[in-house]
Amino acid sequence: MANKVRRLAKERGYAVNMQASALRKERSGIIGMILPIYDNRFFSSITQNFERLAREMGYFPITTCTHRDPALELQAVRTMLLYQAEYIICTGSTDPDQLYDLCAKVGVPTLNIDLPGNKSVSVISDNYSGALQLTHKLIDDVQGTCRMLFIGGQPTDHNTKERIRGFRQAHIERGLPIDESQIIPCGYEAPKAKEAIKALFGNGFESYNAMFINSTISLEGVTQALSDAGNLHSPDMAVGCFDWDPLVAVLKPEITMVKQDVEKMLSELFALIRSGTHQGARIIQIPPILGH
Amino acid sequence: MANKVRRLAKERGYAVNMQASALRKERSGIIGMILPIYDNRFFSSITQNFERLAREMGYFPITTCTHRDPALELQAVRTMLLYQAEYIICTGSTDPDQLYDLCAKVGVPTLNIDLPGNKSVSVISDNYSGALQLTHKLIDDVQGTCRMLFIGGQPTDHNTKERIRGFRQAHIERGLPIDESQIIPCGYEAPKAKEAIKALFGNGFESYNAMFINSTISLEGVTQALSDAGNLHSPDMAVGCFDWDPLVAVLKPEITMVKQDVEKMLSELFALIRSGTHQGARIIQIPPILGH
DNA sequence: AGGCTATGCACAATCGATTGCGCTAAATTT
DNA sequence: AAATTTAGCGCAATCGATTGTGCATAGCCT
Repeated sequence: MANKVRRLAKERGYAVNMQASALRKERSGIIGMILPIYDNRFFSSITQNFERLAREMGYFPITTCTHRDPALELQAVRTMLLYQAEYIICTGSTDPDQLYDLCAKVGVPTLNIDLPGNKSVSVISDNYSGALQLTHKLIDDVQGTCRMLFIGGQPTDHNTKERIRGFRQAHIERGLPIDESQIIPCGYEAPKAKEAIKALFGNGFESYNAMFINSTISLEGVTQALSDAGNLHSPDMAVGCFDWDPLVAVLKPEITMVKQDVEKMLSELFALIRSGTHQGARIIQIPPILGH
Repeated sequence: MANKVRRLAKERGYAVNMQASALRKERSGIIGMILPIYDNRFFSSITQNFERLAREMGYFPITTCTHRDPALELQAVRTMLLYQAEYIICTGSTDPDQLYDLCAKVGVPTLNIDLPGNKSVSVISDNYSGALQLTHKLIDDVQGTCRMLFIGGQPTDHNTKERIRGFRQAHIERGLPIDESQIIPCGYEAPKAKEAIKALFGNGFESYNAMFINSTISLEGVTQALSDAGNLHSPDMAVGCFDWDPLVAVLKPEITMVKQDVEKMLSELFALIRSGTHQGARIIQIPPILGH
């Protein structure tokens, strides 16, 4: 009888009103994610995988970009909670612990991805090992003694700190000296990287023969600076980027890229949700892939 | 008194339950958008602008990617309707009219962007003029007589047809002959463009000195094919791309790109919503920008 | 002061789906 | 055949916010 009604309803195009259903069941079926921006291959790939996996679990995925702005992040999460989101995923968040507090108050679990927090589980890349490998690769690529610049990234964020640690460690392992002026975590945005490089022209830039660029966004700025200066091609410069973009990979194969394993990061995240083992702060590291 | 209660509620962290509010008000505040993929600068930029403008209007934006699959598009729109979305924006949809029908049944307006439909208002690029300009530019760039390949895109979709029309018209205006083998709308995906180019090797490819590539996704495939063949650099080949990517712009400035004016497209779309003049099928064309 | 309007506010009804109670009829047991 | 269990199903209550009705009090006018 119930099935008969269901069948007829379907035939005649009736469907449940999810607002009413959610209200009564106290389950919205919504899973929310915030992320810094969409307009970047790493984050857009995260979004795409998030949607796919959420839908496979029967959830309704909702994403919002918050431009690395702590106030916007809070605002966005608050709005998702108004819609009774059942989980909140914080991607590359500037302050995951604050978001945890907000959600914990109403009993909604948070999970971090890309940048870790101290209060809930975090799935991130193994930035240290990735940076260690990339730095070794660049040292190998250079003729003679390597002098490498590290550019881009937020000096306060965990990922950048870990990558700098890997960068340093590779230098130590190869017996290369390092001085502080080599490391310029000027922020992620392209204009900042551009300015930082321009400031080095005639001021030490010429002494470098390798660059460790902390993201494709920063790569954009660096390339603009070089292009403006006219010396777009310095074929003797070994260039590496801790990030991946398929167009860069095919157009500039000489740039070594580190591809974060987005698929594995997200399947790990959803495994935690599925198994209900997302409680308790800890960090799960996924090795990135040193690309061609 | 009412304000006193509101203030106290805010202070003590109470907030409305949007499910209940939506149920009673019969207004969810949700505006939904579907799009083919996130993982592309054009679409991710659309998403980002959509979110910004929706939020400015006080709506809660929801986006979902549907991989150019008509069944998935229907499914996604149906789900958004369950959540009582008030508007549905169809981006680059394979069958916008079918989606219109679905939404019209429950009184929800649809608006198209990127690819037009016949049943509701569509905001798209002026593909014909853009292609005309790009083709002229490439003919100018070539030494001697131009023989140009058109590659990528869906032969059935409006944008590709219009771009081919512009491509043809430019040839006519310059007195250049054209034959059908020059035009290969093999689909958007990179592997398809790659295969199409590979099939031309030793089979006519060598006679071309210009390429009109229909998207950055196809550009990826074309570049892979050239790279696999070892002749990555043919500096005498004039290359244009009807699409824009900032990394390509800085890394390969010799590639002429057409940047669709995403900001204007979306502000136009939201102007239609705001003014309530979104009824009635018509096409609004926004000129793209011929970049460096 | 009596009659009038204006204001404030409590209360019940409503949105649509879901839940569980309780009644009736059917099925099973002794 | 009577007693008991089981199944089927109608019905009222509920989720939380919002709406409009209606009553009571305050303020105003002659």
